[in-house]
Amino acid sequence: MVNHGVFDNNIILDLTLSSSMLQHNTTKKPCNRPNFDPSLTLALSGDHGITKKKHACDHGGLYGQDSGSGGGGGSSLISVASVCVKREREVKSEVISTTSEVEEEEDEDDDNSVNGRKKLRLTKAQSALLEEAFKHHSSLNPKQKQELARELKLRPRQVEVWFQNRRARTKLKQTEVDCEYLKKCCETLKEENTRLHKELQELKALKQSTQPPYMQLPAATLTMCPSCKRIGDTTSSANTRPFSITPKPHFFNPFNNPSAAC
DNA sequence: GAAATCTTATAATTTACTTCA
DNA sequence: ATTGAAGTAAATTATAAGATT
Repeated sequence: MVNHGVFDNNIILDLTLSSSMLQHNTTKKPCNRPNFDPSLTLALSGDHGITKKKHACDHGGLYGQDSGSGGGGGSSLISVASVCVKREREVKSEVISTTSEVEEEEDEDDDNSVNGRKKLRLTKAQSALLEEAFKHHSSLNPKQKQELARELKLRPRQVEVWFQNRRARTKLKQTEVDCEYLKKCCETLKEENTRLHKELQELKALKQSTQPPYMQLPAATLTMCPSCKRIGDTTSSANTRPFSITPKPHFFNPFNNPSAAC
């Protein structure tokens, strides 16, 4: 969603994982804990209010040819030779090549449609290298992509997809962390609320028991100045009132109050 | 221990969107 | 202002592999 300026040909990306994560979330919600504002939505879904249309492929589907064009022009790049994957799977289920075979035979960037949707598993070494690269750059510019693909003996598209998925996983993980954090905050608030209710009840009871009977009027109608001890009632003018017990609206905010915040 | 089934992780695809030339 | 290419995020699908029965 956010163009990081990463793919400007003249700019070499050098973002750390954390900073890039923060950056790609800036338009949605902050991830850094100190500025975390729980009043913001978690945006678990529907950030764009997208109602997805799933009619492009009802049974296996039409797969866009891997042209390295990204998703944008998908419909125009649909391969004529595309086939339904499930059927394809049945037909060629016996032709299962190993990862290394796949690596070797898939040097080009295209012609994936003939293979259907075969899923390769990356080797540990490949995954490790990709993870290492991701630590340095959560997005790649075309040059980096090519370089990495060459190094891993993968197609650039595969490297690109890996990074897309990796970013998605990172974000999901962060969302889970945030969710847990909010749950804890909610629990803390509940406890605090219960405690305050209890305290209020006790204070009310104490007040009732310590006041002489003639003073035992509804609390909301009484005002008392703590210094002169004069009692008035709320029906009198506010200006002449020495003191009012009407509480100021105060909302406990655990995110500003470290003692109760989680 | 082998087969069937379930679950999980993740590669790959699709769609909708933004940015920029 | 419009258009198309290129890029991304999000949602989803499909599959490999491990866990369980």
